[in-house]
Amino acid sequence: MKIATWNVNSLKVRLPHLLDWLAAEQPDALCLQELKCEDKAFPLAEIEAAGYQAVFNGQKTYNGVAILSKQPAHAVQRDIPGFADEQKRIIAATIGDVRVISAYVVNGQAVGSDKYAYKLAWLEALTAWLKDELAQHPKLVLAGDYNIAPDDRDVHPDWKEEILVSAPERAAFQTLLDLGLTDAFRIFEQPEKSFSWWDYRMMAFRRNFGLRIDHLLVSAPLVPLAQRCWVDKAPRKLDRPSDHAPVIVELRA
DNA sequence: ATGGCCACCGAGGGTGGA
Repeated sequence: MKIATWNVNSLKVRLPHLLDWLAAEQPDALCLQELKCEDKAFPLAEIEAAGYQAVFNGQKTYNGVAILSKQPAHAVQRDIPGFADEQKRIIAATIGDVRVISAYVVNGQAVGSDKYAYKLAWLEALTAWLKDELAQHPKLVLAGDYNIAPDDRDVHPDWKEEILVSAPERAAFQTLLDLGLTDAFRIFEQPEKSFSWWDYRMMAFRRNFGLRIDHLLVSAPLVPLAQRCWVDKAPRKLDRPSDHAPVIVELRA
C-alpha cells in the first residue's frame, strides 16, 4: 500500500500535474494540502476519471485538504473536533484498515506573531485529538505539510529564519512522536540534504536550498510494515510546479 | 540593491505562503 502527501499549492493550477502523477505513481491514498478551492469547485470528475475517490474539506483562497484513494473512504472526519477554527486544515478517513489523516499545519509567519501563537495552539489541539484517534485506530498515518523541519539536517544551512525550526515548534513535533508515531522518512537511510519544499525565489530548487517540512508519521503497528519512504522531486522540475514535492511511504500489505 | 516567486482576489496592488 502506497500512501503519499503533497501540498499542491492550488488544486486548480496543479490539476494536470496531479493527474499525471496519479497515473505514474498509482498511490493507494494521496493526502493533499493547500487546495485553495471551495468544495463546489473541487474537480471530482477529473479525479474519478483517473480511478480515484475523493473526500475533501475546502474553502476559498486559502488552506483546504483532501484524501484521494482507490478504495472507498469511511468514517470521514473534517476539522479537529471541539476546536473552533475557520481554516480548513484537517480531513481524516479510514481506507481499508488504515486511518489516514491529511493535515495542513499552520505556517506561523514569524516567531512571536499572532499566527505563531495560533500555530502552537493548533498543534496542541491536533495532538489531543490524535491521542483519541490512535486509541480507536491502531494503524494510523498522519500525513501532511507540518510547516516544521524537525531536525537541523532537515534544513539547508542558508535558512536564516526562526519560523519552521524554532524550539517550541520542534517540541510540538516531538509531542506528536511521543504519542507513538514515527517519522517514516527516518526509518530508512536517506540522502543528505533531502528536502520537500523549495522557495520559488532565488533559484532555491536548483541550488537545493530547501526544507523537509512534509511528513508521514506512522503508528507503531505500521513501522514493521514500512518498506520504503522517499521524496519524489520530479514534479518540482515541471513548468509551473508546486513549491512542495510529494512524499511517499510504501507499506507491506 | 534588504527583494527576488507564485497564487489568490479582482481589476491594482495587497495578502499569504515558508
